[in-house]
Amino acid sequence: MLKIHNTLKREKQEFKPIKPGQVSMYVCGMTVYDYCHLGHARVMVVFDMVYRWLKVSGYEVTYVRNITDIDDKIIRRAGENGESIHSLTQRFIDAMHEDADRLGVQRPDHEPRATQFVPEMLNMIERLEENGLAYQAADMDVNFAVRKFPDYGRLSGKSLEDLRAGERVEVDANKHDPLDFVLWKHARSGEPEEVQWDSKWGKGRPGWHIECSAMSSRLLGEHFDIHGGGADLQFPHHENEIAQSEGANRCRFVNYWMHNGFVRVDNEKMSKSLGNFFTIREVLGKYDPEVVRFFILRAHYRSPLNYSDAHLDDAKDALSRLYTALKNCSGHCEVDWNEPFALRFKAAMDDDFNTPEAVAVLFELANEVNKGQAAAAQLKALGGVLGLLERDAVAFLQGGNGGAGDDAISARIQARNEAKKAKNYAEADRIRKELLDEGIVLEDSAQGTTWRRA
RNA sequence: GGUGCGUUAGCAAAGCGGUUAUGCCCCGGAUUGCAAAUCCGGUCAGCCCAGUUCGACUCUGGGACGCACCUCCA
Repeated sequence: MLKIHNTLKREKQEFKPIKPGQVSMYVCGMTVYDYCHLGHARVMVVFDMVYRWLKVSGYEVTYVRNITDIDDKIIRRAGENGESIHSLTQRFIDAMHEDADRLGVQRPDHEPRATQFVPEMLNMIERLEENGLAYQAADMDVNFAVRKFPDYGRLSGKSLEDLRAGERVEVDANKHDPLDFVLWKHARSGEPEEVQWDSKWGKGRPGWHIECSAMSSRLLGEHFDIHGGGADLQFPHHENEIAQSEGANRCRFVNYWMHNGFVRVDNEKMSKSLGNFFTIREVLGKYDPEVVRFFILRAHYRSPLNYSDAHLDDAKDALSRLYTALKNCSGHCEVDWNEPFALRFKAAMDDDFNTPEAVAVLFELANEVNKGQAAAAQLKALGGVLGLLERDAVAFLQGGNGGAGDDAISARIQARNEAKKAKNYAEADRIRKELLDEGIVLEDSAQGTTWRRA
């Protein structure tokens, strides 16, 4: 039985879906004004793993991951580029899909864009106003009145007093409370037509938080099972989502909140503002996408994950061990869930998606394979549950970063084999050394000589 | 200042009140023409201080250090 760590309670809880056999899941996705970095890769891979495991567990899952395609940074970037909002966001949505595909991330069932749900957002703001939770300020912005929502702070475990003590909240004379947040941003002079929508409060555009409330309730219902995202979204974004959704719909919003840990660089959070980020495509220029995926999944999703080339190298060597065990295994394989390793794998995954433990089972299985061979199909099948080990093993091992072409390698292997046959070991070793210097490792076996990239 | 999380062997990273985590690296052996891969074995842990317990890496309390959130951020 699946247990999920619920941020709301800060403990693992048995997962019980609202509708038996069905799971509704919403994950906060990207603001598309730039390429995705490794932090984004982690959210995508982690919740892809969750999505896959729920499906393997027999649930019918509806997975929604939104796209924020309207916000201050997008408007600014488009202005800098002299490009339309739509052209900018479309470019980076395409790039995001490219990155996600390479990482083996399955497409969510819905990827709603904020700009396509403005009427739903306006409707929700109107209901908040009716419920006394929203007000239009002197500057014409429509704000959420945090003081009117008694549960505010429940998710992040903060009280309004704690939050104010931080003194980091900007004082805005237009707001009833400094923590009130914008639902509808009144059009500023100089902003392009493209970012203005009509509303009963005047022309303007939605605040950041309202899109997730409006789109989730439209696509999944007012009350759904799982809501996920990066740990940095816990406050204020998810806190505000709860306030908006429960304030407008007058019912429980989400049962299970999941937050993944950060990717770090030199022990510091990787982020745009710190400028210490690596884009996914940058990293994929140096490492195989599956190595990156493996790197993410070998750590628990809630733990911090330090990025460095040394760690990626380590991940590559480890993944190679698994693929080496699968050299003679090809085709699609089905998991035998009655077998002991699979049961341990399942127990690990059911324990709050403990992928490090599940991966450890994979390695133990690889050891069995290397001793016998019978377990190969099971290893491949279980890897597949995590979106790993699905490629041809030899292709993976020979993948690498280019270098000598396959034909040239085969020719030299043949020359070496002839030298070996003639007992000219000096020549044979010379060829081996020559290939090794190019990053090609030769492996002799009873079945002949094979090669892989170091 | 407030709040939360973390500190495991050379590196990475899990579970668990008493029994080998796992991977990479390293050492020895087997295997090999030599290698590589693989197998077998080995070295190397639990920030500090108290407490609970027959027994704690695992529970409790205190301390130190690190990270994060309180502003946009996955």
